[in-house]
Amino acid sequence: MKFAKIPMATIVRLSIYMRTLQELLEEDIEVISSERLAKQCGVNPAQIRKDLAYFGEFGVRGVGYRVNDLVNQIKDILGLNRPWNLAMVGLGNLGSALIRHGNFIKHGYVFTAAFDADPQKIGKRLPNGLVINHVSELEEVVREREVHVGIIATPANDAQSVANQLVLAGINGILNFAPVQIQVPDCCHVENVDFTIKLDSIAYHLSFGS
Amino acid sequence: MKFAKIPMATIVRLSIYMRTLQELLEEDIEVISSERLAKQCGVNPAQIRKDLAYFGEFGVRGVGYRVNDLVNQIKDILGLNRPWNLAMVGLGNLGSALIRHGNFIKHGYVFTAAFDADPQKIGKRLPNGLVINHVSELEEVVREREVHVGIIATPANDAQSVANQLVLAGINGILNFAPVQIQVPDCCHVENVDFTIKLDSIAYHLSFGS
DNA sequence: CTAACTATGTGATATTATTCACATCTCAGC
DNA sequence: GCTGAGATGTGAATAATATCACATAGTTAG
Repeated sequence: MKFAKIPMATIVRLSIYMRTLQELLEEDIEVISSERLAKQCGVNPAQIRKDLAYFGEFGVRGVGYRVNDLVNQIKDILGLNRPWNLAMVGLGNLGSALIRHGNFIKHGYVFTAAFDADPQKIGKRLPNGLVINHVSELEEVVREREVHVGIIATPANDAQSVANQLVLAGINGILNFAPVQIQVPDCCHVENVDFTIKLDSIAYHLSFGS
Repeated sequence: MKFAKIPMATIVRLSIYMRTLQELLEEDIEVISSERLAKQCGVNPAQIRKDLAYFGEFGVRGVGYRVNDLVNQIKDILGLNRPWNLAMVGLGNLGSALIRHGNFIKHGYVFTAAFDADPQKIGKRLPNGLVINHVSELEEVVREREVHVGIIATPANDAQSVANQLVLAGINGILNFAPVQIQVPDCCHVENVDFTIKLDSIAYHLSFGS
């Protein structure tokens, strides 16, 4: 499936295209041109064609792209035509909200484990039926339930230690909500979600035009 | 403060440098070289120096950067040496968790308004003392309380309509947590936080190495 | 005061990413 | 079946970004 060295930015855009295409599908739009799709995604039409060209030819010249087909093809490209199991670590405000949040399920991600360090929370049942485990059981439970991706929603101070444990448990993908740069071996891929950094960008733009 | 055309990526990195520097400060480290800082932030040392060079000379040759000074200088660069008022729109799981989340306050952001469409929630008082207003009052309240940045944490379907109202109320910065591409006039700067897109990237990496 | 050392700031270079522009292919209508 | 309109796929051109490499300047020790 993967031929050359693919820009990371391309992968991110493919996700965005997919989201937009899924919306179009709900509006019963069957075919779309790169031009119209580009407009909706806020990118250049050639960009879309280039991004897709890394992986093959998915369009029909003179016509455009069949929305339904393209969604499935992007899913293949990204490896989304299979289930991915998630573990949430840290069930404070943010972790609890995320685990309740419908978007993960909507896109085929399933929580199969949840951890916290607070003894008060251990054994409690979450709305989705999951029981909270103590973080000391992380390695065992992660292996047992075949978790693929760990989500860190702990305070900043605990993030690195949790990351270490996840790596030890054989996890190769981490989504990190803690506002620190965590260090992991090369085999593990980390994506950071830090909304205060995004706010800083906004502050900069508001302060100095753009 | 701003001289040439600054890459967006530079602005994002400046935020990251600042976060790391603030940690160093708590460890009583007073001076740091671009090399050591780069390692902690996971970037190239020359990158740091170039990023800073856009805005002036902040280091001491042969020595490095004074951590405390650099934090303040980056704050100046980003426009963070002043308060920024936020409005949360949408107080479901995510919105409620975010408004409780300590990181905004820690970095000088203050919620001065909160909105929801659910009549049941109107008038309720949040832990930080804010009373929830109905979204129909958005324009009025936003102007009254001098909100600078709107945060959208509504379902995807409502996001565009909320964005329109925020723009109408004179807002120029939006942090969008809804998983849709919202369309706004050029005067308004939007940053998106979509964690399922990040998960997609992780899925891709896990599927096809990298 | 001088010399050795160290880390910045920056021009030159290399790399990567985006956009353009057009040849190529498909479909619809006659 | 042929023709014209329309949209893809892609090599070439451009733009943006990151890295290298070194001259420069500050610091410290003798």
